[in-house]
Amino acid sequence: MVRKPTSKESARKPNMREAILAAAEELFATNGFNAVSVRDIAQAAGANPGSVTYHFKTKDGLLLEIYRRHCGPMNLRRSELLAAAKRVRDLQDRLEAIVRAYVAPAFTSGSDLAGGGARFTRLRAVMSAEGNEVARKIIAQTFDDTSHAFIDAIHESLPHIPRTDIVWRSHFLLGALYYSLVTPDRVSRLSRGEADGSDPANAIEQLVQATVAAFQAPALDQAAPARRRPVVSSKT
Amino acid sequence: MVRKPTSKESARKPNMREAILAAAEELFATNGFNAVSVRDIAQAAGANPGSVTYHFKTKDGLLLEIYRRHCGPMNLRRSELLAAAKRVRDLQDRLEAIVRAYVAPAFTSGSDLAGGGARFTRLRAVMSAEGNEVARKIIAQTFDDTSHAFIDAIHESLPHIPRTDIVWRSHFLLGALYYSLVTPDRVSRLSRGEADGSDPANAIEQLVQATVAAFQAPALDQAAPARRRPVVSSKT
DNA sequence: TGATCTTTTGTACGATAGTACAAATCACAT
DNA sequence: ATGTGATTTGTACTATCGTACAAAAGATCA
Repeated sequence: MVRKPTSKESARKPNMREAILAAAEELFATNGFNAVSVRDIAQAAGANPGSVTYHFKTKDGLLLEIYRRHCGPMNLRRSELLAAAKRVRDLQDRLEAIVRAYVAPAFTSGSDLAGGGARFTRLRAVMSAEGNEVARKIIAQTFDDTSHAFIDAIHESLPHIPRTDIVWRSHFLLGALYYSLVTPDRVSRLSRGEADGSDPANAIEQLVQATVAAFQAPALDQAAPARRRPVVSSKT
Repeated sequence: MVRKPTSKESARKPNMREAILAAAEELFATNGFNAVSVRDIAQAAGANPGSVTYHFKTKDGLLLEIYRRHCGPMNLRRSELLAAAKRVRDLQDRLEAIVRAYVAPAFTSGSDLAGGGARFTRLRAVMSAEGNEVARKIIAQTFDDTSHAFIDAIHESLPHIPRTDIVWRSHFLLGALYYSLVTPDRVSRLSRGEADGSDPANAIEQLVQATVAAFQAPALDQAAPARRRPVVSSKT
């Protein structure tokens, strides 16, 4: 006989609610929100369509619960890693540590709730591209604090760079991170098989290396372009 | 009186086919493929749903035509800009010119067919995030050649960096570029209004500056992945 | 066991999706 | 002006969507 769960938590299958959440997360992350039907999710989870309604009321509610489930642990983990990174003495090393603290959790595999995980990160990438309203709201509420914390930390290790530039560059970092998770095969294809875009460790190292250099780039001189412009112009 | 079109090309409205294409491009780029219905497109174009079927047969066919219409002129323009950039003598300046040639056309406004335009670039970003099959096929066919040309050119101006690293970094560039077009408001928000994420010129300069530095970062040492401390020799 | 609550199932409903197609309308050559 | 081919309209068909809801099934405890 199997172990009995507590009186308040029992179901016919081990945990149908979890199965539905996992299936939905996977399907949303790979196909987007609108391309996936409630029936698709139910089938992938081995459940009945009505069961989804029972647990999450609406399709939006299901997406909302996916976010709720991840955001807390993920931001906590990121804060811990950021705090540790900020304790690094050398400014140079500290910057790399901060960037790594930002990047690494996004690539953790499987159902790692604390790290956020590649699947959930990819989900966020897709939702942001689709302009999903549910996602947009919860993102602005939940992630901006953490983003500001990272931006501030990076700014402290690069005091001579204007905050505006730091914001832009961390924006680029997130875009690069998202894109790496969305189309990893493109890297493999363009490198003619020499690089594996699906290897997280590889992606992390490449991303950290490139991003640290980007942050360290000279400040953009808003007033006057210091270096002479290249001959190429985009307009006629 | 207005100019008469040739006998084979006439319609009640100036050019309904074009209006439908433009409306579809706009709607797809902002909401994704699946969230937009043929009726939405028809309404936005001031046309009848049946008219969409008449001109493009299916919804997929409409998307395909949007791509077909842009790809040719866009790749041509990019090739020209790349050729011009490659003529820059100084390696440092050449790298920046190449990156600019890659970035600038993606931000051109309005219905600029040759440049590709921000709208079409954003469309590609969203389609890639959604994993759209029609887009995936045509992208691999049409864009990889140009991508390789740019990668090769960058590689030539940075001979000491392995090609693999160049591929990764140009992948990050595209991700950053896409993301900047998808959620420009995030930059404004995070910079507390100090930066305008929607200003193309601003985005281009920031992206070029950051990306050039990223390309110039030291090569990733494959043998010893965990380097103790980062080296800052990327810039002079 | 039987009462009670939770969960799952099965099904149905209205809305909307993509698409097909005949009729209406237009531009233009004759 | 009229016939002809291209285009637009209006509408209808079928499939599938999200969701609701009653009944069935399981779990829990007196």
